[in-house]
Amino acid sequence: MVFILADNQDITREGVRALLEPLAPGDSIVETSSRAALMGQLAACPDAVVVLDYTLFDMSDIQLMNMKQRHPQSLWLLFSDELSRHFLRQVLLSGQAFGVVMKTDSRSDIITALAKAARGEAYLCDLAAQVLREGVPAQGGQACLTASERLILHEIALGKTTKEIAYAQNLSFHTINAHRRNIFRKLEVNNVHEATKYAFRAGIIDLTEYYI
Amino acid sequence: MVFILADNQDITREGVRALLEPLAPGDSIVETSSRAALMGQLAACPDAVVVLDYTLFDMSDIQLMNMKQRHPQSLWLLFSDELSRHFLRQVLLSGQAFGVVMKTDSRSDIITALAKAARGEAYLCDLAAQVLREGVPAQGGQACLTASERLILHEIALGKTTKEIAYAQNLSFHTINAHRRNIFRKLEVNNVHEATKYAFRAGIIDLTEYYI
DNA sequence: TATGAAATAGCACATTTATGCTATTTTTCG
DNA sequence: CGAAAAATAGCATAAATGTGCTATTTCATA
Repeated sequence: MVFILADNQDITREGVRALLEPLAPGDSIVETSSRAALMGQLAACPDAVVVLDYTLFDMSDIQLMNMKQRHPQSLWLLFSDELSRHFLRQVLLSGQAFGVVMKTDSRSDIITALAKAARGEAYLCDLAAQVLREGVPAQGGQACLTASERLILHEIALGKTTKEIAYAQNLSFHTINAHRRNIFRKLEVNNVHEATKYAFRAGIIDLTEYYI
Repeated sequence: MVFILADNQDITREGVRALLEPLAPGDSIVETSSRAALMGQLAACPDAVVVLDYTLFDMSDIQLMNMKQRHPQSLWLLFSDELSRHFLRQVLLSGQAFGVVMKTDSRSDIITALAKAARGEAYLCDLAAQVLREGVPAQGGQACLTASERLILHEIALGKTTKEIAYAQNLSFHTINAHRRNIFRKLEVNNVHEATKYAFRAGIIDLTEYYI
Protein backbone atom coordinates (compact mmCIF):
# COMPACT_ATOMS: atom_id res chain seq x y z
CA MET A 1 0.00 0.00 0.00
CA VAL A 2 1.27 3.44 -0.92
CA PHE A 3 0.14 6.61 0.80
CA ILE A 4 0.62 9.92 -0.95
CA LEU A 5 0.52 12.92 1.33
CA ALA A 6 -0.43 15.86 -0.87
CA ASP A 7 -0.08 19.04 1.10
CA ASN A 8 2.09 22.07 0.64
CA GLN A 9 2.75 22.44 4.36
CA ASP A 10 5.74 20.44 5.54
CA ILE A 11 4.47 20.51 9.08
CA THR A 12 1.14 18.92 8.26
CA ARG A 13 2.75 16.13 6.27
CA GLU A 14 5.04 15.59 9.24
CA GLY A 15 2.02 15.24 11.51
CA VAL A 16 0.19 12.83 9.24
CA ARG A 17 3.33 10.77 8.82
CA ALA A 18 3.75 10.57 12.59
CA LEU A 19 0.19 9.25 12.91
CA LEU A 20 0.38 6.98 9.88
CA GLU A 21 3.69 5.22 10.44
CA PRO A 22 2.67 3.17 13.50
CA LEU A 23 -0.69 2.55 11.85
CA ALA A 24 0.59 1.11 8.60
CA PRO A 25 4.02 -0.43 9.20
CA GLY A 26 5.72 -1.58 6.03
CA ASP A 27 3.62 0.61 3.77
CA SER A 28 5.39 3.37 1.92
CA ILE A 29 4.56 7.00 2.45
CA VAL A 30 5.27 9.49 -0.31
CA GLU A 31 4.98 13.23 0.10
CA THR A 32 4.16 15.71 -2.65
CA SER A 33 3.76 19.42 -2.40
CA SER A 34 2.68 20.25 -5.92
CA ARG A 35 -0.07 19.22 -8.25
CA ALA A 36 2.35 18.15 -10.96
CA ALA A 37 4.24 15.93 -8.53
CA LEU A 38 0.97 14.41 -7.37
CA MET A 39 0.01 13.53 -10.92
CA GLY A 40 3.39 11.92 -11.45
CA GLN A 41 3.09 9.88 -8.28
CA LEU A 42 -0.42 8.79 -9.20
CA ALA A 43 0.73 7.67 -12.63
CA ALA A 44 3.43 5.57 -11.00
CA CYS A 45 1.05 4.14 -8.47
CA PRO A 46 -2.60 4.38 -9.56
CA ASP A 47 -4.03 2.54 -6.56
CA ALA A 48 -2.53 4.78 -3.89
CA VAL A 49 -4.33 6.34 -0.99
CA VAL A 50 -4.12 10.08 -1.47
CA VAL A 51 -4.39 12.27 1.61
CA LEU A 52 -5.09 15.65 0.07
CA ASP A 53 -5.36 19.15 1.43
CA TYR A 54 -7.69 20.46 -1.22
CA THR A 55 -7.65 24.08 -0.14
CA LEU A 56 -3.90 24.39 0.06
CA PHE A 57 -3.31 22.52 -3.11
CA ASP A 58 -4.71 25.14 -5.40
CA MET A 59 -6.97 22.64 -7.06
CA SER A 60 -10.41 23.19 -8.51
CA ASP A 61 -13.28 20.80 -7.93
CA ILE A 62 -13.10 19.82 -11.55
CA GLN A 63 -9.41 18.98 -11.49
CA LEU A 64 -9.99 16.92 -8.39
CA MET A 65 -12.74 14.92 -10.06
CA ASN A 66 -10.73 14.54 -13.23
CA MET A 67 -7.83 13.11 -11.28
CA LYS A 68 -10.07 10.67 -9.47
CA GLN A 69 -11.68 9.62 -12.75
CA ARG A 70 -8.34 9.13 -14.42
CA HIS A 71 -7.21 6.87 -11.60
CA PRO A 72 -10.41 5.17 -10.49
CA GLN A 73 -8.54 2.73 -8.26
CA SER A 74 -7.08 5.52 -6.18
CA LEU A 75 -8.62 6.24 -2.81
CA TRP A 76 -8.98 9.83 -1.73
CA LEU A 77 -9.09 11.23 1.74
CA LEU A 78 -9.80 14.93 1.75
CA PHE A 79 -7.93 16.46 4.64
CA SER A 80 -8.43 20.17 4.75
CA ASP A 81 -8.71 23.09 7.01
CA GLU A 82 -12.01 24.49 5.96
CA LEU A 83 -14.37 23.00 3.44
CA SER A 84 -17.55 24.74 2.40
CA ARG A 85 -20.85 22.92 2.51
CA HIS A 86 -21.17 23.84 -1.13
CA PHE A 87 -17.94 22.13 -2.08
CA LEU A 88 -18.72 19.06 -0.02
CA ARG A 89 -22.13 18.78 -1.65
CA GLN A 90 -20.46 19.06 -5.02
CA VAL A 91 -17.92 16.34 -4.29
CA LEU A 92 -20.04 13.94 -2.26
CA LEU A 93 -23.04 13.98 -4.57
CA SER A 94 -20.98 13.54 -7.70
CA GLY A 95 -20.83 9.80 -7.01
CA GLN A 96 -17.20 9.77 -5.97
CA ALA A 97 -16.86 8.16 -2.56
CA PHE A 98 -14.30 10.47 -1.05
CA GLY A 99 -13.43 10.24 2.60
CA VAL A 100 -13.42 13.59 4.33
CA VAL A 101 -11.69 14.57 7.55
CA MET A 102 -10.91 18.04 8.82
CA LYS A 103 -7.58 19.27 10.08
CA THR A 104 -9.44 20.59 13.07
CA ASP A 105 -10.74 17.12 13.92
CA SER A 106 -9.26 15.31 16.90
CA ARG A 107 -6.22 13.10 16.66
CA SER A 108 -8.34 10.00 17.17
CA ASP A 109 -10.74 11.01 14.40
CA ILE A 110 -7.86 11.56 12.04
CA ILE A 111 -6.35 8.21 12.98
CA THR A 112 -9.72 6.54 12.34
CA ALA A 113 -9.96 8.26 8.96
CA LEU A 114 -6.45 7.17 7.97
CA ALA A 115 -7.05 3.60 9.17
CA LYS A 116 -10.29 3.42 7.23
CA ALA A 117 -8.62 4.86 4.15
CA ALA A 118 -5.91 2.19 4.41
CA ARG A 119 -8.67 -0.43 4.39
CA GLY A 120 -10.38 1.25 1.46
CA GLU A 121 -13.26 2.54 3.55
CA ALA A 122 -14.59 6.06 3.55
CA TYR A 123 -14.57 8.16 6.69
CA LEU A 124 -16.86 11.16 6.78
CA CYS A 125 -16.43 13.95 9.28
CA ASP A 126 -19.49 15.43 10.94
CA LEU A 127 -19.96 18.19 8.41
CA ALA A 128 -19.58 15.87 5.43
CA ALA A 129 -22.02 13.36 6.92
CA GLN A 130 -24.49 16.15 7.54
CA VAL A 131 -24.20 17.46 4.00
CA LEU A 132 -24.70 13.94 2.67
CA ARG A 133 -27.79 13.44 4.83
CA GLU A 134 -29.26 16.68 3.54
CA GLY A 135 -28.98 15.24 0.05
CA VAL A 136 -29.72 17.25 -3.04
CA PRO A 137 -30.63 20.79 -2.08
CA ALA A 138 -34.36 21.44 -2.38
CA GLN A 139 -33.64 24.10 -5.03
CA GLY A 140 -37.04 25.64 -5.63
CA GLY A 141 -36.93 25.65 -9.40
CA GLN A 142 -35.52 28.95 -10.63
CA ALA A 143 -31.84 28.18 -10.04
CA CYS A 144 -31.26 28.03 -13.75
CA LEU A 145 -27.47 27.93 -13.58
CA THR A 146 -25.68 24.79 -14.68
CA ALA A 147 -23.17 23.04 -12.44
CA SER A 148 -20.20 24.64 -14.21
CA GLU A 149 -21.82 28.02 -14.03
CA ARG A 150 -22.40 27.69 -10.31
CA LEU A 151 -18.80 26.64 -9.88
CA ILE A 152 -17.56 29.64 -11.83
CA LEU A 153 -19.90 32.00 -10.04
CA HIS A 154 -18.41 30.70 -6.81
CA GLU A 155 -14.94 31.65 -7.99
CA ILE A 156 -16.13 35.04 -9.21
CA ALA A 157 -17.71 35.71 -5.81
CA LEU A 158 -14.40 34.84 -4.19
CA GLY A 159 -12.81 37.65 -6.17
CA LYS A 160 -10.96 35.54 -8.71
CA THR A 161 -10.27 37.17 -12.06
CA THR A 162 -11.29 35.60 -15.34
CA LYS A 163 -7.65 34.83 -16.10
CA GLU A 164 -7.10 33.20 -12.73
CA ILE A 165 -10.16 30.98 -13.10
CA ALA A 166 -9.15 30.00 -16.62
CA TYR A 167 -5.64 29.12 -15.48
CA ALA A 168 -6.83 27.15 -12.47
CA GLN A 169 -9.20 25.09 -14.57
CA ASN A 170 -6.88 24.77 -17.53
CA LEU A 171 -9.39 26.43 -19.84
CA SER A 172 -9.24 29.36 -22.20
CA PHE A 173 -9.88 32.88 -21.01
CA HIS A 174 -12.62 33.05 -23.62
CA THR A 175 -14.41 30.04 -22.22
CA ILE A 176 -14.59 31.44 -18.72
CA ASN A 177 -15.57 34.76 -20.20
CA ALA A 178 -18.42 33.06 -22.07
CA HIS A 179 -19.59 31.33 -18.90
CA ARG A 180 -19.43 34.64 -17.13
CA ARG A 181 -21.70 36.30 -19.69
CA ASN A 182 -24.13 33.40 -19.57
CA ILE A 183 -24.24 33.68 -15.79
CA PHE A 184 -24.77 37.44 -15.97
CA ARG A 185 -27.48 37.01 -18.60
CA LYS A 186 -29.33 34.37 -16.61
CA LEU A 187 -29.15 36.30 -13.37
CA GLU A 188 -29.98 39.56 -15.13
CA VAL A 189 -27.01 41.35 -13.62
CA ASN A 190 -24.15 43.15 -15.28
CA ASN A 191 -21.31 43.31 -12.83
CA VAL A 192 -19.42 41.19 -10.34
CA HIS A 193 -20.96 42.89 -7.33
CA GLU A 194 -24.55 42.01 -8.26
CA ALA A 195 -23.50 38.49 -9.19
CA THR A 196 -21.80 38.09 -5.82
CA LYS A 197 -24.95 39.22 -4.03
CA TYR A 198 -26.88 36.55 -5.89
CA ALA A 199 -24.24 33.97 -4.95
CA PHE A 200 -24.75 34.85 -1.29
CA ARG A 201 -28.53 34.65 -1.51
CA ALA A 202 -28.41 31.35 -3.40
CA GLY A 203 -25.95 29.83 -0.94
CA ILE A 204 -23.34 29.37 -3.64
CA ILE A 205 -20.94 31.16 -1.35
CA ASP A 206 -21.23 31.91 2.33
CA LEU A 207 -19.66 34.44 4.62
CA THR A 208 -17.24 32.01 6.21
CA GLU A 209 -15.67 31.31 2.84
CA TYR A 210 -15.80 34.93 1.87
CA TYR A 211 -13.95 36.07 4.95
CA ILE A 212 -10.99 33.76 4.58
CA MET B 1 13.00 22.98 29.40
CA VAL B 2 9.27 22.86 28.83
CA PHE B 3 7.66 23.37 25.44
CA ILE B 4 4.00 24.32 25.28
CA LEU B 5 2.38 23.65 21.92
CA ALA B 6 -0.61 25.97 21.74
CA ASP B 7 -2.67 25.12 18.71
CA ASN B 8 -6.21 23.94 18.32
CA GLN B 9 -5.31 21.52 15.54
CA ASP B 10 -4.26 18.11 16.80
CA ILE B 11 -2.49 17.38 13.56
CA THR B 12 -0.24 20.41 13.74
CA ARG B 13 0.74 19.69 17.33
CA GLU B 14 1.52 16.16 16.20
CA GLY B 15 3.79 17.49 13.48
CA VAL B 16 5.62 19.89 15.78
CA ARG B 17 6.04 17.16 18.35
CA ALA B 18 7.53 14.85 15.73
CA LEU B 19 10.08 17.53 14.80
CA LEU B 20 10.74 18.61 18.36
CA GLU B 21 11.24 15.28 20.10
CA PRO B 22 14.53 14.29 18.44
CA LEU B 23 15.65 17.90 18.74
CA ALA B 24 15.15 18.26 22.48
CA PRO B 25 15.44 14.86 24.11
CA GLY B 26 14.58 14.88 27.78
CA ASP B 27 12.61 18.10 27.58
CA SER B 28 8.91 17.90 28.25
CA ILE B 29 6.33 18.82 25.66
CA VAL B 30 2.90 19.98 26.77
CA GLU B 31 0.00 20.51 24.41
CA THR B 32 -2.85 22.94 24.94
CA SER B 33 -5.76 23.65 22.69
CA SER B 34 -7.42 26.49 24.56
CA ARG B 35 -6.41 29.85 25.86
CA ALA B 36 -7.43 29.05 29.41
CA ALA B 37 -5.31 25.90 29.42
CA LEU B 38 -2.38 27.88 28.04
CA MET B 39 -2.64 30.40 30.87
CA GLY B 40 -2.72 27.58 33.41
CA GLN B 41 0.34 25.94 31.90
CA LEU B 42 2.19 29.23 31.83
CA ALA B 43 1.40 29.86 35.48
CA ALA B 44 2.81 26.44 36.32
CA CYS B 45 5.87 26.98 34.20
CA PRO B 46 6.60 30.65 33.54
CA ASP B 47 9.82 30.10 31.61
CA ALA B 48 8.39 27.76 29.00
CA VAL B 49 8.84 28.05 25.26
CA VAL B 50 5.40 28.62 23.78
CA VAL B 51 4.83 27.58 20.18
CA LEU B 52 1.63 29.41 19.34
CA ASP B 53 -0.72 29.43 16.39
CA TYR B 54 -2.03 32.92 16.89
CA THR B 55 -4.70 32.83 14.20
CA LEU B 56 -6.22 29.58 15.32
CA PHE B 57 -6.07 30.43 18.95
CA ASP B 58 -8.66 33.16 18.87
CA MET B 59 -6.35 35.58 20.56
CA SER B 60 -6.15 39.30 20.10
CA ASP B 61 -2.86 41.17 19.81
CA ILE B 62 -3.45 42.68 23.20
CA GLN B 63 -4.09 39.39 24.97
CA LEU B 64 -0.94 38.01 23.43
CA MET B 65 1.16 40.91 24.68
CA ASN B 66 -0.43 40.77 28.10
CA MET B 67 0.45 37.14 28.41
CA LYS B 68 4.03 37.78 27.42
CA GLN B 69 4.28 40.68 29.86
CA ARG B 70 2.84 38.65 32.69
CA HIS B 71 5.43 35.95 32.08
CA PRO B 72 8.46 37.85 30.88
CA GLN B 73 10.69 34.80 31.11
CA SER B 74 8.57 32.89 28.63
CA LEU B 75 9.80 32.59 25.07
CA TRP B 76 7.31 32.83 22.26
CA LEU B 77 7.49 31.36 18.81
CA LEU B 78 4.61 32.43 16.60
CA PHE B 79 3.73 29.59 14.30
CA SER B 80 0.83 30.47 12.08
CA ASP B 81 -0.66 29.98 8.71
CA GLU B 82 -1.13 33.52 7.59
CA LEU B 83 0.02 36.59 9.39
CA SER B 84 -0.70 40.03 8.11
CA ARG B 85 2.08 42.52 7.76
CA HIS B 86 0.03 44.72 10.01
CA PHE B 87 -0.06 42.20 12.82
CA LEU B 88 3.60 41.39 12.50
CA ARG B 89 4.48 45.05 12.64
CA GLN B 90 2.33 45.38 15.74
CA VAL B 91 3.99 42.46 17.49
CA LEU B 92 7.58 42.92 16.37
CA LEU B 93 7.76 46.64 17.01
CA SER B 94 6.17 46.42 20.44
CA GLY B 95 9.55 45.51 21.87
CA GLN B 96 8.70 41.89 22.47
CA ALA B 97 11.26 39.69 20.80
CA PHE B 98 8.96 37.07 19.37
CA GLY B 99 10.26 34.45 17.01
CA VAL B 100 8.08 34.02 13.95
CA VAL B 101 7.86 31.04 11.63
CA MET B 102 5.15 30.19 9.14
CA LYS B 103 3.35 26.89 8.80
CA THR B 104 4.09 27.13 5.12
CA ASP B 105 7.82 27.33 5.78
CA SER B 106 9.97 24.33 5.01
CA ARG B 107 10.63 21.56 7.49
CA SER B 108 14.23 22.69 7.90
CA ASP B 109 13.17 26.28 8.58
CA ILE B 110 10.73 25.10 11.21
CA ILE B 111 13.38 22.92 12.80
CA THR B 112 15.77 25.85 12.86
CA ALA B 113 13.10 28.02 14.48
CA LEU B 114 12.37 25.39 17.13
CA ALA B 115 16.06 24.81 17.83
CA LYS B 116 16.65 28.53 18.18
CA ALA B 117 13.63 28.88 20.43
CA ALA B 118 15.01 26.09 22.63
CA ARG B 119 18.23 28.08 22.96
CA GLY B 120 16.29 31.26 23.69
CA GLU B 121 17.07 32.82 20.33
CA ALA B 122 14.57 34.41 17.98
CA TYR B 123 14.01 33.08 14.49
CA LEU B 124 12.34 35.36 11.98
CA CYS B 125 10.79 34.11 8.80
CA ASP B 126 11.29 36.09 5.60
CA LEU B 127 8.12 38.13 5.93
CA ALA B 128 8.77 38.99 9.58
CA ALA B 129 12.35 40.00 8.82
CA GLN B 130 11.14 42.17 5.99
CA VAL B 131 8.54 43.88 8.14
CA LEU B 132 11.17 44.51 10.80
CA ARG B 133 13.54 46.00 8.24
CA GLU B 134 10.82 48.32 7.02
CA GLY B 135 10.64 49.74 10.52
CA VAL B 136 7.97 51.89 12.01
CA PRO B 137 5.06 52.56 9.70
CA ALA B 138 4.28 56.19 8.98
CA GLN B 139 1.14 55.82 11.06
CA GLY B 140 1.44 54.08 14.40
CA GLY B 141 -2.14 52.88 14.48
CA GLN B 142 -4.23 50.48 12.49
CA ALA B 143 -7.74 51.73 11.74
CA CYS B 144 -5.96 54.53 9.97
CA LEU B 145 -8.66 55.38 7.45
CA THR B 146 -9.98 58.91 7.58
CA ALA B 147 -13.70 59.63 7.70
CA SER B 148 -13.86 60.37 3.97
CA GLU B 149 -11.95 57.24 3.21
CA ARG B 150 -14.33 55.14 5.27
CA LEU B 151 -17.25 56.74 3.48
CA ILE B 152 -15.77 55.98 0.09
CA LEU B 153 -14.83 52.45 1.11
CA HIS B 154 -18.46 52.01 2.07
CA GLU B 155 -19.56 53.00 -1.43
CA ILE B 156 -16.91 50.78 -3.00
CA ALA B 157 -18.11 47.84 -0.93
CA LEU B 158 -21.64 48.53 -2.16
CA GLY B 159 -20.40 48.02 -5.69
CA LYS B 160 -20.38 51.64 -6.82
CA THR B 161 -17.94 52.57 -9.56
CA THR B 162 -15.46 55.40 -9.20
CA LYS B 163 -17.46 57.50 -11.64
CA GLU B 164 -20.71 56.92 -9.78
CA ILE B 165 -19.17 57.91 -6.45
CA ALA B 166 -17.62 61.02 -7.97
CA TYR B 167 -20.93 62.07 -9.53
CA ALA B 168 -22.90 61.42 -6.32
CA GLN B 169 -20.49 63.49 -4.26
CA ASN B 170 -19.97 66.19 -6.85
CA LEU B 171 -16.25 65.55 -6.95
CA SER B 172 -13.79 64.78 -9.70
CA PHE B 173 -13.18 61.24 -10.84
CA HIS B 174 -9.53 61.82 -10.00
CA THR B 175 -10.30 62.72 -6.42
CA ILE B 176 -12.25 59.54 -5.77
CA ASN B 177 -9.57 57.61 -7.60
CA ALA B 178 -6.93 59.14 -5.30
CA HIS B 179 -8.96 58.24 -2.21
CA ARG B 180 -9.34 54.74 -3.54
CA ARG B 181 -5.58 54.32 -3.90
CA ASN B 182 -4.95 55.70 -0.44
CA ILE B 183 -7.48 53.24 0.97
CA PHE B 184 -5.90 50.35 -0.90
CA ARG B 185 -2.42 51.37 0.22
CA LYS B 186 -3.44 51.67 3.86
CA LEU B 187 -5.28 48.37 3.88
CA GLU B 188 -2.53 46.66 1.91
CA VAL B 189 -4.97 45.33 -0.66
CA ASN B 190 -5.07 45.80 -4.39
CA ASN B 191 -8.57 45.08 -5.55
CA VAL B 192 -12.18 45.79 -4.69
CA HIS B 193 -12.84 42.30 -3.41
CA GLU B 194 -10.16 42.44 -0.72
CA ALA B 195 -11.18 45.96 0.22
CA THR B 196 -14.79 44.80 0.58
CA LYS B 197 -13.72 41.96 2.85
CA TYR B 198 -11.96 44.49 5.04
CA ALA B 199 -15.08 46.67 5.03
CA PHE B 200 -17.11 43.73 6.33
CA ARG B 201 -14.59 42.86 9.02
CA ALA B 202 -14.27 46.47 10.12
CA GLY B 203 -18.03 46.94 10.24
CA ILE B 204 -17.92 49.66 7.61
CA ILE B 205 -20.58 47.71 5.76
CA ASP B 206 -22.81 44.91 6.94
CA LEU B 207 -24.74 42.17 5.26
CA THR B 208 -28.14 43.87 5.60
CA GLU B 209 -26.91 46.80 3.53
CA TYR B 210 -25.07 44.57 1.16
CA TYR B 211 -28.12 42.50 0.35
CA ILE B 212 -30.44 45.37 -0.52
C1' DT C 1 -32.29 11.12 -35.38
C1' DA C 2 -32.62 15.73 -35.01
C1' DT C 3 -32.94 19.78 -32.13
C1' DG C 4 -31.16 22.38 -28.60
C1' DA C 5 -28.51 23.35 -24.64
C1' DA C 6 -23.98 23.38 -22.78
C1' DA C 7 -19.14 23.79 -23.12
C1' DT C 8 -15.53 25.18 -25.66
C1' DA C 9 -12.95 29.10 -28.11
C1' DG C 10 -12.23 33.12 -30.66
C1' DC C 11 -12.32 38.64 -32.32
C1' DA C 12 -13.24 43.45 -31.28
C1' DC C 13 -13.94 47.39 -28.45
C1' DA C 14 -15.60 50.67 -25.01
C1' DT C 15 -15.37 51.07 -20.06
C1' DT C 16 -13.33 50.49 -15.64
C1' DT C 17 -9.77 49.30 -12.51
C1' DA C 18 -5.30 49.60 -10.63
C1' DT C 19 -1.24 52.08 -10.32
C1' DG C 20 2.88 54.87 -11.82
C1' DC C 21 3.64 59.85 -11.31
C1' DT C 22 2.88 65.37 -9.98
C1' DA C 23 0.72 69.38 -7.74
C1' DT C 24 -2.38 72.82 -5.26
C1' DT C 25 -5.30 73.95 -1.42
C1' DT C 26 -7.24 73.09 3.13
C1' DT C 27 -7.18 71.18 7.74
C1' DT C 28 -5.13 69.60 11.74
C1' DC C 29 -2.13 69.73 15.50
C1' DG C 30 2.38 69.98 18.10
C1' DC D 1 3.40 79.58 13.39
C1' DG D 2 4.78 75.65 10.61
C1' DA D 3 4.98 70.92 9.44
C1' DA D 4 2.17 67.04 8.31
C1' DA D 5 -1.82 64.98 6.74
C1' DA D 6 -5.86 65.18 4.06
C1' DA D 7 -8.52 66.53 0.21
C1' DT D 8 -8.57 67.99 -4.16
C1' DA D 9 -7.25 67.32 -9.20
C1' DG D 10 -4.66 65.99 -13.08
C1' DC D 11 -1.80 62.79 -16.85
C1' DA D 12 -0.67 58.26 -18.47
C1' DT D 13 -0.94 53.29 -19.02
C1' DA D 14 -1.38 48.23 -18.36
C1' DA D 15 -4.73 45.07 -17.03
C1' DA D 16 -9.37 43.54 -16.43
C1' DT D 17 -14.28 43.90 -17.13
C1' DG D 18 -18.45 43.95 -19.79
C1' DT D 19 -20.58 43.12 -24.08
C1' DG D 20 -21.29 43.05 -29.20
C1' DC D 21 -20.60 39.25 -32.36
C1' DT D 22 -19.37 34.04 -34.52
C1' DA D 23 -18.37 29.07 -34.47
C1' DT D 24 -17.22 24.09 -33.27
C1' DT D 25 -17.96 19.98 -30.45
C1' DT D 26 -20.39 17.27 -27.16
C1' DC D 27 -24.26 15.42 -25.01
C1' DA D 28 -28.98 14.71 -23.44
C1' DT D 29 -33.47 13.73 -24.89
C1' DA D 30 -37.83 14.67 -27.13
